[in-house]
Amino acid sequence: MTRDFYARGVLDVARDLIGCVVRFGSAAGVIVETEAYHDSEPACHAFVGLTPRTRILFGPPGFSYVYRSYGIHALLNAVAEPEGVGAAALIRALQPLDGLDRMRARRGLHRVDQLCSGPGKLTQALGIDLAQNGLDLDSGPLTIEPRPAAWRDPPTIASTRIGITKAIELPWRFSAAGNPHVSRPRPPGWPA
DNA sequence: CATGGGATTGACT
DNA sequence: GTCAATCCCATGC
Repeated sequence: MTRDFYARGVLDVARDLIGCVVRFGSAAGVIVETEAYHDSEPACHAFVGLTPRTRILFGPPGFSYVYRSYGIHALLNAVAEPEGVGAAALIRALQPLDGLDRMRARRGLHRVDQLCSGPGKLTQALGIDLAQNGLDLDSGPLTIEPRPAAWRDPPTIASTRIGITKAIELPWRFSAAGNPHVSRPRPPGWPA
């Protein structure tokens, strides 16, 4: 995806990332769940303003923001909105596409729907760590590619974000409707 | 320099 | 359902 894609509002970016492909090394997956974060609301790391940590968030769009969560997991974001605005889309779940065996080895699991069904799971499956913070997502080695033909205009559900304590009411979580790789808990009204 | 709080996960009752 | 693991970073003294 080129720079213009990410320079738009973070809600549009998060929604339109559904169906795009994350690729790192031999592993790749289709994005089936995202969340939007913006410096105007307190759940966003950039809410505190410009610090060493948030420098990437306020920088130019189209770069990766990877941080450690709960001391254990690396979480992957795509920086959005023009430079000077601190915003990013959190990649929360993938449908595995390439490199399944490598993912299984890294995750220590076999079932496909357990490989990338969470923000910490997918980074582990792809081998993404803090070393991948601040990379240009259009030039590699970590890339986000346009939707495959089968993923044109995927039905998408908006719901409230997961695992946060502030601004919990904002419906800024986006999920591919009915996709088995979306993380738990599932949004209200999830298709049977 | 010390402290407190997580954009989670997996194991266990 | 509960709970611990574990570390980076922002803040305050």
